[in-house]
Amino acid sequence: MNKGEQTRQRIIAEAAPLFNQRGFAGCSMQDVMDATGLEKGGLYRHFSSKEELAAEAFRYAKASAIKVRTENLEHIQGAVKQLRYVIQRFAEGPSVMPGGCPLMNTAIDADDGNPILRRLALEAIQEWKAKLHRIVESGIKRGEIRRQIEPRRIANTIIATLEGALMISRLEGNRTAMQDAQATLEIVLDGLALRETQTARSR
Amino acid sequence: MNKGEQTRQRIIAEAAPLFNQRGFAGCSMQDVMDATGLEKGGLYRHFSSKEELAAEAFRYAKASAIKVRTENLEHIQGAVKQLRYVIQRFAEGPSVMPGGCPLMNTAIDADDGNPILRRLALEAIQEWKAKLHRIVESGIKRGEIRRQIEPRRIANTIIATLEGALMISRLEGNRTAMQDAQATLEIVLDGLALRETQTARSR
DNA sequence: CAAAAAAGAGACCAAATAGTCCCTTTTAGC
DNA sequence: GCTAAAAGGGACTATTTGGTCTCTTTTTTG
Repeated sequence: MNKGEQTRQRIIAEAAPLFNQRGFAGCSMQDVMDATGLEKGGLYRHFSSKEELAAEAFRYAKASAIKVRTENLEHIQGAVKQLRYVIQRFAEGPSVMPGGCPLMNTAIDADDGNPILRRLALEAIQEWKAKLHRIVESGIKRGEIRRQIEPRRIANTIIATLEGALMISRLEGNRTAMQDAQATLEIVLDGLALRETQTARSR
Repeated sequence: MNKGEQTRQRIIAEAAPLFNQRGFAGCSMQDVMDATGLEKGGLYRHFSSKEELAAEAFRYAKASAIKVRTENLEHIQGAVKQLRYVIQRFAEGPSVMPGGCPLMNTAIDADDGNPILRRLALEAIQEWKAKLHRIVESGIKRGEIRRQIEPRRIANTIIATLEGALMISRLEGNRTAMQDAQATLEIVLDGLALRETQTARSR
């Protein structure tokens, strides 16, 4: 990797938390200059506009989020256990980067504004949803999860609850809301499996 | 109400959806001038700063949100039914104002920034939580809800899930996520009540 | 090591920003 | 209807904004 590409990557990595914390309108190129120690010319050599830099920063943040949240997921056996792991990871694991979840932040920041960022946020949420969807689906196929369960509903519920709880927790400055969300989601997951009691009853 | 106060209220009402859609940094005083048809002098006669206007706009938005979401709540009998009503109202009812939920928007917008708006968002969320908390508590007292249930957990779960689902729904441009969240919350509520089966079993 | 190419500094620009201030117009009280 | 007070218009300021361009410095390549 040559010097230019190195610098470009460094700018993205250093701009990402800024955009995540302050939003697109709330983060100026001057802020990025201060954070990177570069001058105007140094930045605009690598990005044609603030919008392009913000888009790259979001892609970087999204990759970080996915990595943090699905690390070691493949080593977990069983669909319900995988879902539990994802929830635990989100609730207890390290934060993706300063400023909270970039998916939610960008979704809220751009849902009425910048169409490029809006689209990126949408794609990211859908990717995240698809991943959970697949886990539930495979659980159904393997006979671990009841056939009546709708994977889409579970995926939407998990993401909504976790993201909403993160918002509350960050605002309140403690983990209570996050833990409460986790506890409820655990109970919801309990309802997915074919339980002995139910199986026994239906026999 | 004299002319000045009338104008002040009109400015607040017209600025609120702008701040809600664009965020504090993303909404300029020029935007407010355009929306209200007033000039600089007209605005700054009533508000000492953009921050003060934004704070008033948030208070207005919060009042709208509470009104829309708890209208007729007092006519509903039973704690669980009240919770169901709140959820249904949020999921199916009219939106508070353009731009989505002002509580969530401001929470995300200000959680790393403006401390005044941050505090207002925090207070609003806690007020909202307290209201749900009280409903659950009264349900427990009346013997309608199991004593083991933690009201705080239920309040956090409902708000987190609804707000998170709204974020997804707005991003996707349809109501699916909202409906899925509603469906799951209904099931969670089913688990609060003392059910005949359970009562029967424990006898 | 020399020449070409890439990277970066920083002056510069036009537009937009929040906010001030004075002067005119409108409202309200008598 | 007159007068004092309130409301609003809009020019003005200082600063910041995103973005351009040229010139120097550094890196790469033969």
